[in-house]
Amino acid sequence: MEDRYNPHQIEEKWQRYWGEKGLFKVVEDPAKKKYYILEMFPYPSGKIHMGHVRNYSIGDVVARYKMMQGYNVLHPMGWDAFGLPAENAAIGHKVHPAKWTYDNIDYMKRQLKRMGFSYDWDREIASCHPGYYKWNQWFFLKMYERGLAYRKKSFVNWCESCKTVLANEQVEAGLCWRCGTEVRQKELEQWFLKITQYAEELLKGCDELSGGWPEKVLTMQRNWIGKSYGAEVDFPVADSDKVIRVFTTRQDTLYGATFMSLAPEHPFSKELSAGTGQEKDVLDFIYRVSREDKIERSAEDAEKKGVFTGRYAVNPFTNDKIPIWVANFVLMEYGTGAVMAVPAHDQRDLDFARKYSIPVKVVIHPYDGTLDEDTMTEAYVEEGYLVNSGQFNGTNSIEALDKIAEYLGKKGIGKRTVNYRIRDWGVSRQRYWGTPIPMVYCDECGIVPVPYEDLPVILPVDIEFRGDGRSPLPETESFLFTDCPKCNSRARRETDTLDTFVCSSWYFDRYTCPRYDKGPLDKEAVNYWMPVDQYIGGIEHAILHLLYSRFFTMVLRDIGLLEMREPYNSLLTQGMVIKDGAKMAKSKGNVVDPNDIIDKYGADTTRLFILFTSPPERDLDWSDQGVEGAFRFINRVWRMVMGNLEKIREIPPYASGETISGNLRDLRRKTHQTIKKVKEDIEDRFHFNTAISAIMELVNTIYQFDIENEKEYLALSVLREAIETVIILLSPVAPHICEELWEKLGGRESIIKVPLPSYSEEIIREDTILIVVQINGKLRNRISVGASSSEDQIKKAALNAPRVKELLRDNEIKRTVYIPGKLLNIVTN
RNA sequence: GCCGAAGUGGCGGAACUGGUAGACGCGCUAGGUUCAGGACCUAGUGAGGGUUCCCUCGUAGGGGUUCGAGUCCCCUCUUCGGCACCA
Repeated sequence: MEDRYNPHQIEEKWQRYWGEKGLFKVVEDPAKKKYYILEMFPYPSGKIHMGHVRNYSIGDVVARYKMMQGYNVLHPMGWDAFGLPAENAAIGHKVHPAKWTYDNIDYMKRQLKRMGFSYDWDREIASCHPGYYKWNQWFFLKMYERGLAYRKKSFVNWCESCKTVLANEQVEAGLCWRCGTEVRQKELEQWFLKITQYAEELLKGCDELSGGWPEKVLTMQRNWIGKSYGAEVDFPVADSDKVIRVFTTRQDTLYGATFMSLAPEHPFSKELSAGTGQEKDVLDFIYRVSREDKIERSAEDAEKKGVFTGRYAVNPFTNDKIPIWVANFVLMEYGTGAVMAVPAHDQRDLDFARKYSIPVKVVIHPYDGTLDEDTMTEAYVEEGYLVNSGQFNGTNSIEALDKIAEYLGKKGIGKRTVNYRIRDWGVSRQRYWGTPIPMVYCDECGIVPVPYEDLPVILPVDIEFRGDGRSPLPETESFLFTDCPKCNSRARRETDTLDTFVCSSWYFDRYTCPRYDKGPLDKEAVNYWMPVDQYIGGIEHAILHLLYSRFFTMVLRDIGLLEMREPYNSLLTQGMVIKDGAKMAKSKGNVVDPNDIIDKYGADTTRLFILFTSPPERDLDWSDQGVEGAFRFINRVWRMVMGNLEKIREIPPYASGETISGNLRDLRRKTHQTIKKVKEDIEDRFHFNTAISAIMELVNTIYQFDIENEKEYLALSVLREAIETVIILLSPVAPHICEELWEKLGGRESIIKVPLPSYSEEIIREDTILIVVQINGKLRNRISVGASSSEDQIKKAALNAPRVKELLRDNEIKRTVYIPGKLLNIVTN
């Protein structure tokens, strides 16, 4: 018999067993309660890192725990397989992105299997497979039909040298990350998905998710959606029939608008200045601003700059002529791209007014103190009452918001409105390794969608790669040219590909029916499994992925494919893996390779360490000594079983009936306390660290259990119950060693099939309880009393204790506070 | 600047609704075992005083509520995260 713990032999054995038995394969079973546990699928970058190991270890414990509770558990895994690094590999190492990606998938899959994760690999998906991305295209067409996918011009980061669009993250200090060329803003035609149409529902949904999702994430999403209440107001342009519409949240300050600011991109900026003598200055200004990238332009200390257009608008309330300026800080994308400027009550406007000597007019008066419009340097933004505001003088500024909004409507010069910060989702990418956008451009018919029956538009694989990072698609004639689906004349395909966030917006749905080919989703399967009961992943996706996938879910529901409104019932965002005070990163040289840890200690130790060291939502500080400690504990469990194996192999666990007392009863109590603690820690809080420490305590207690004097059957059965409990409770965390020990104890089938033990409050109850005695809130004594003692009995016992007597002596007892079963506080002053 | 989270031994972290602060683990110390080392087993381990036992202090700092505060309230400091000209 193998006496020493040999993790590699054991782990290989059980991984093979699980695979051969197909233990983690699931099918829909309406008779069973379903549980869908999902971890964010990885990008196949080459190797699994510790962040993955942590994410998937957490998920695996939950999955196995739920399986042992008898749920029908869906626990899938797949690959977020499109993306830029694959293209860089093609350029750098002359490997085709497809080969690079699939090789990485093979390798990483082997790594995940070595960790012993309980995935149903039959449901594996890779988003770069035509069988998957075909449905990205299908959804795109559906959205196009519904007006949810549309094309418009927009400004993007453009690198002239690489001739490509860059994502914001790829612009470093205003320079292209790859070649160092200065990035500039370029206006390009791009495809957008109309997420703004769902802004209100996405926002409302945040309230429903509250409780299941971390508040932090919901707050970030709410801020991102950025709903604000205000009004639209029309300002006529003087000596013209043009009207400038502004959005404001401060219609109460309308009388104080002394100028107007337009975004440089606003069409009126050029138009109004034409022929005014200011034209050249305005054009120069617009050009200069356009050369700055977004990051630079929105930097914290960016100077507020502007130029006068030479024209005036009319304040509809005062009929004053106010100058129209173009200002660099006004954003075309927000509101209407035009702002009424109230310098007395907005800091930006005040800075701007002072710089260009524009008048300041106070219209909100503080309830205490005064403002001097000639000298003030800080805008007054608090509540006050209205002055210089005609019929509204004296009105409280908060009340005025409503009254003025109403008045605007009545006068027909504006209306109450809400505005959202969120913009439509730009999904065009000038890249090769992505989902081709299924659109065709025909000189005769214009933009024509590819018919559904022609999907998928296959991404050509036999292709020549350029060295400069540009997508090869526009130069691949076999792909580029096609026949117009409408008129059959020669047409060009769209050569942009879809943002990879499209893939991750519905992959969880596809896991429920990964090979279904009659449509994107098998309604029966998807509505059996969805929504995801527990989603686990990094906080870095708090906004983009988690918002996009909520949006997709709503659209798919409206198409009729889904029944639920939200994809993830409950979300756990796990912390980062830290070493030496910094996130593990190649550049910091503090990376720990999971392979090395598994080689040295095995998967069970790796999992145990990661789960024991911190609660999941916190950052995890890597410690080599901590791993040693985890390994030591695993060995301790091994020896605990092996050392007692001879004695207890043929003994069944204690089944109540015979009365037990003394250390037998103590051990049994500890066993049941542990079951309760582990159950609560895992089910209520996902605090695996405290659950594991409770199991450690039980192991310590078993080691102290003096078996030499307890040779009789009863003692051994109690010991057997305790040892079985350790193995069963530990098995979701360290499944391999627990399977092995379970088998040695005589288990006939996988421990995953063994139901979790239940506890009895009766057994947990202590015979005697420890009461803390305080005098005036200070701990002075501890007394041990029978568990059924009354308050009076306890009080008497406490007052009779010599120590308490001595301390109290002549002091008068004013009152006592008794917390049942815990504490007695004697108050004397 | 705004919003949010956090701050507990030498270290990672416990303490769930206010009720024994420091569970569990790491590290360290001592004893046992061993030819020795390692491993293992047992015990101790917040600080200071007193050395069966007990006292004082102690959860970033200061105030408050309470019989009682790591936990609740107010102020300050530090760290981390998010947003950052959003009209």
